[in-house]
Amino acid sequence: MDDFTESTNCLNCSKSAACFKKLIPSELEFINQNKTQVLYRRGENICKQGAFASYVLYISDGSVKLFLESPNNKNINIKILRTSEFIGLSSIYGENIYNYSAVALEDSSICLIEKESLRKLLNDNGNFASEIIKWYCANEKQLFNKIKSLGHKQMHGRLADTLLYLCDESFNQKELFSKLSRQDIADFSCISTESAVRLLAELKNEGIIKLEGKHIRII
Amino acid sequence: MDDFTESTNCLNCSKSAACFKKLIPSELEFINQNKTQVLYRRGENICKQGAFASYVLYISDGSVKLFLESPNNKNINIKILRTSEFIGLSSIYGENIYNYSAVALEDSSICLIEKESLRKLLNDNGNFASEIIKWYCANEKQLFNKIKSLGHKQMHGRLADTLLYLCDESFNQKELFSKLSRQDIADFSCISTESAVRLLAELKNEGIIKLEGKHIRII
DNA sequence: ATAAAAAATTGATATTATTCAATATTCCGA
DNA sequence: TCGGAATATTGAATAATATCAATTTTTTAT
Repeated sequence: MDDFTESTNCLNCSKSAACFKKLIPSELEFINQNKTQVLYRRGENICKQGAFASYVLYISDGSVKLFLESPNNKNINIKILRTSEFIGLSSIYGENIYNYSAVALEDSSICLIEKESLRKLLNDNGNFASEIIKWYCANEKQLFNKIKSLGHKQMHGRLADTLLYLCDESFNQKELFSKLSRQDIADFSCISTESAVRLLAELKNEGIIKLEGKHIRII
Repeated sequence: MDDFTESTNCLNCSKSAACFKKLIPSELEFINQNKTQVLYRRGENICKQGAFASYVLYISDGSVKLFLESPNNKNINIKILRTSEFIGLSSIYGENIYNYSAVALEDSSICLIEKESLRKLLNDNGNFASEIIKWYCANEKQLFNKIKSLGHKQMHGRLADTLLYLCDESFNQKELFSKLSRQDIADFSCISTESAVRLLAELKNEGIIKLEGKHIRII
């Protein structure tokens, strides 16, 4: 996150998602009246799996790691979210509880939006709702990919999937990897940290990847 | 499926999902004009992962197994769908391709609905769109549960999750199990068929389940 | 800058789960 | 109802992966 002087007014927000473009000015003003903006520091919990989901969260600026927690103290990393993405959207209509946890990977500015207000807009504005449905379509596809990766690949394949995801050019990779531990990479792949380390060493020896500090480059 | 004489007119369909209740008569008539109804026999493929998704499918009457296919000939069973549920909803806005395959577990009557028509209704009618979003909220939760099961449980836990899912009282269990093979149960749990058989025998010996023909009862 | 804490690495071992092979059982069509 | 095909079952061998323990490296707080 670069700039904390960014306006907190939705009407002239430069970081707004596609769906907000479908709102008319009065609706944007309505959202503006029913949200607050909060700064989370790096490492802080933005939402906690199982906690009451009082708001839908929106990343106004920053980056966030989204993950599932399990009783036995292991996490499954789901994805990295960045500016203009929602967190906890499904609490709008689902159970009043977050399905996952999220922590800030860097200092991040998060908008807390009243669920009730979003519901009203969804009911009033089909174009807005359609954009949210588009988001769900993409989201579902990603979750199926995760299930495929976990369900029928073994360690090597799962780690490869993780690396392909993290090395996507849409990320600022250097910066991203500097914020991720081996444990994080293991948690994306659902393998033990030791296995992740071993496999990375193996891939490096085979000349498939290059380890430059924390940064991993695929060759 | 019991009755093939059921009307194929959406306006007086007794098997309609919650979302259709939000449509006004002219919109229902619009859907009615833009759908066709097809009968699939038991075991037939209703949609195929990777194929062009020309329509959104709706189970007017019947039951369906939804699963992911992998190159190495193994499937991951995702869920059982029944009357009044959608198949391939995410093709509305996602890629023009089905993300999964589905086969009929019994003779089933399926409505093929034009995607373009659904899109129009979503844009015009926020209440309708909101119902679809509700569906997505529940759907996401289920997929996260699947990921948790695969990601941090081992064989025993995964099979237990499968049995708990299949033994849910909302299913007609006797009938459901009669249509599922050991392989299906293994594919729900993402374990080998042999492991599934062994674990079931183990659970039976421990008095945790009862095997009555194909039917499995949890004690 | 330094010590303590956290994270990463490596090897050895134990556990978990798959695969292969052989046999038994069930299902289904002629 | 019979015979073949598919499905289910069981055991043994093998492969995959996690865990544990020890060590090194990096990070962090003072």
